Formats: sequence, C-alpha cells, structure tokens
Amino acid sequence: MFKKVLVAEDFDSISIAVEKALEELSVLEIHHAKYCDDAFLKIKRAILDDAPYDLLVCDLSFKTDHRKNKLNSGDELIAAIKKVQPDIKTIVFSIEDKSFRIKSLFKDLGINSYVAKGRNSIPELKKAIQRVFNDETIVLSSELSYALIKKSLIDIETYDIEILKLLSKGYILDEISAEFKTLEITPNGNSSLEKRINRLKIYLKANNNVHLIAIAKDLGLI
Amino acid sequence: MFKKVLVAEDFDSISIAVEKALEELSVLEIHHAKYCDDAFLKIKRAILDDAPYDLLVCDLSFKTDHRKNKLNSGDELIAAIKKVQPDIKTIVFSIEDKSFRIKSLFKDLGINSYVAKGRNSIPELKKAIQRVFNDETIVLSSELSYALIKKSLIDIETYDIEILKLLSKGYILDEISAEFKTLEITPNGNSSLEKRINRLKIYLKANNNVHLIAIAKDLGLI
DNA sequence: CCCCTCTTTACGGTTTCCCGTAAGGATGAG
DNA sequence: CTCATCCTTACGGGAAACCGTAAAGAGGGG
Repeated sequence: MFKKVLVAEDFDSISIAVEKALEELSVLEIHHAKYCDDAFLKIKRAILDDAPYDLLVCDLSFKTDHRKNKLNSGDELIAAIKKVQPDIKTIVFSIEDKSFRIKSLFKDLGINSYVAKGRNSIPELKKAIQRVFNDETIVLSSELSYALIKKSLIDIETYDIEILKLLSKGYILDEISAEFKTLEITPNGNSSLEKRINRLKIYLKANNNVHLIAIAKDLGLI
Repeated sequence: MFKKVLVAEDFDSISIAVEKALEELSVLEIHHAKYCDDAFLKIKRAILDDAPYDLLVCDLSFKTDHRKNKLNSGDELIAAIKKVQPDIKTIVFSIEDKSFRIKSLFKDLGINSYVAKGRNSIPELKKAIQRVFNDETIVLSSELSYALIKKSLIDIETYDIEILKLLSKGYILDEISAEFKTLEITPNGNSSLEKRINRLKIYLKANNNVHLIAIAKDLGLI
C-alpha cells in the first residue's frame, strides 16, 4: 500500500473521515493540508527531504477566507504539483459532478482517479485508492460512468467561457467586443460574438441570454 | 448532555466526523439518515415509541439521485419535523453562508444554532451542541457574526424569488405576466413586474437581467 | 364624502437583443 | 490563378428589455 499520503481538503469534517479511511488501509504516514499553498509547500519539502509523497488525495474547491493564497483551487494545486513531481499519483475527491469538469481533470491534469463525494463515497474512495495503487489508470467512482465523460460537452472552449463570464457580469455585446479587442482575443466583432452565443444557446437549449447564463451557472461553466 | 440525537446528512464523509464528535460529547444514542424522508420517518417513529429525539443535526442541501423523495432539502425537513415535534432542538450544519438564507432559518424555522462547514467546523459544532444544550437560543459558528445576519438583505420575498426563477428559465416579461395570472399571483402587469425587477437590479447592483440572474445564482437566491 | 397617498398598470421612446442575409477575407485544392 | 469553402464581420428589421412619465385603482384619514 501507499506509504506516504497527503490529503488536501479544507473541511475538517471531511478530512477526518478521509484520514480514518487511509488508516484503515494501513497507510503509515498521513499528512493533511487545509490550504492549497500549504499542500504545495509540503510536497516540495518532502522532495527536498528525499521522502516524496506517493499519493495526493485532493479536493477541488477551497473556501476563501482572510488568508491570501497563491493557489486557490484543486486544479491549480495539481497543476503546480505535477510540475515538481510529475509521477505522483493523484485522486480527486470532490463534490463536483459536471462531466465537463471531470473530463478535463483526466485530460489536462492527468489525474489517476475521481471519486465524487456522496452518500457512499468513503468506501468508494478506499476502492479507488486500492486500484490506483495497483496501477489502474482511470478510475471513477461507481456513481459516474466513463461513458458520461466521453460524451461530455461538444466543444465549449475557453473562448466561450470568456464570453459567458462577461455576459454574467452584465456586459452588453458592444462592451464584450471592446474588451476582446483590448485583450486581443479574436474573433471580436459583434456578429461573431452573436453567432457564438447563438451556438451556445442552441447547444444548451436556452431561449435567451438570461436563460443561457442561468444554465451555464448550473453546469458550473462559470 | 443530549441523550438521543439524529444526524441528517447525505455525505458519509461528513456524517462520520459528526458522529465521532457526538460520541466524544458522550451522546448515547446517535442515529443517522442519508435522506430527508428517512430522517422524518425516524423522528415520527421515535415519537410513536415514546422515545423522541432531543436534538437534530441537519444539513441543508441533499444530493438528488435515483430515489424519489417527498422532502428534498433541510429546510423542508425541519419544517415538517417542527409540525410533529415543535420542541426539538435543531442545529443546522451546512456549507451555506448566505446571510439571507441563514436569517430565514432562525426566523421562519426557529432553529437553535447554525454552524458553517469549514476548516475548523467540528470543534465549532461541538461548542454549538454544548451551548444549545444549555438553552442558549441563537448560536452561530464563530465565522459568522450576528451583525451580518441582522443587516441581511432588505426585503426579497417569495414574490421576487418567483420572478427570478422564471427569468432564469428563459421567460420573457409577457410570459411571466401570463404565468402569474394563471397562478393568481398579483401584481402581474408587465409594468409592475418591470418595476419589481428594477428594484432588484438596483438593490443587487445589476446592470441588466443577465447580470441580475448571475448574481441571484451566486447568492443562492435561486 | 373628498382628498391624499401608495400601488398597480399603461404607454412611448430608446437601447439592446435576436436572427436572417450577405459581403469581405483567408485558406487550400486543383 | 481560380474556384470553393469556411470564418469573420456588417447590416437591417423585428422583438424584448430598459426607463421615464403618467393615468387608473385601492385604501385610509379626516
């Protein structure tokens, strides 16, 4: 079994249960970080001490509070860690259940497993840890099917997200166009923006912009 | 200390930690429900058996899954329970941190304490349980201040929420007006609706309807 | 009863969205 | 080079939102 594991999770209520699970799997060294920055420091420290972590169990969203942090989400944390220790095994344990998000975790960040927090997630987490230890590449909690992930959303890219974000901030088309021009994002003509928004509306089955933003919020796109 | 406590919480990862905390407070009987409906049944059963619960520790949001439930949120659960056992002590343990929501829990549902899930929430929960046992009326986790609650949102009522919901579903003014007429909700003239939406836009500092819905979503109003 | 006030509704002008059509520009194949 | 195609942008007309003004209706006090 894994020897040295780091748990990055802000809620104490959850990390208590995760650590209990790890103990039951006979993990010897279990460390815990409540902030992404702390987690990253521990990873780097461990490398310097020549005793790197075998496994990272990581949440995605971290509550913001008074503390100022460089890394503010599990995504950023994993990306940073992969740069200093590319071979570390990673399991994401999160409430997020949007296929769009999960897919990108496997594709862009190369995580090994994803377990959704839920009614029976601790047993699932244990199974996932076991299977990652056995070098299975992609492991999903049973509540999620890989089929779901594959279908995913057609092609909503950063460009679309950017438009949606500006719309949600109350920008009108002219303003988005202007903003894109200063940021040198193309296309930035009103018509192109309209066309792109229209594509999104068709794809997400929205009647109008208001509806579109409501759906995008629900999907966690913005 | 309380003798018989019910924990209504869908995530196993969290309920494990809550139950551990209750054990440490020497609570003898700890029961647990993953669905609101189950929790309600247990409460009713306990009354029939002449051994009612002393305390309810309750989450607010419950993940929906395959199961069909009558009660789908902590709010509904508490409201239902208060009808059959008005004197039960209630502590809400939730991730929700919108003053608007929390205020209505105290005002409309008469809960005794609110603890926000966070980085140090289990010790806070323990303290809250202790203080509720000592009959203190309103107890908040230290991360929240009562001042915050008092100021709260001016007067956003069900009527406003209804409008916001319909807007977020892509309805246009005419459609909202028609809907309100069939539901016999007044006022329902286009102008009145406009005026009300405008009030919301001013209050929530929104530039237009799209912006307004984005903000309402962020605040958890819809 | 009338007057005052507040709420609800109606109306009109401007802005923005919405949607179809089409012109201009880039790219690649033949 | 020419043609076909795709992408970007422009334009225009109708629908909806936006915003100010004002009329109609409801309720309360004197």
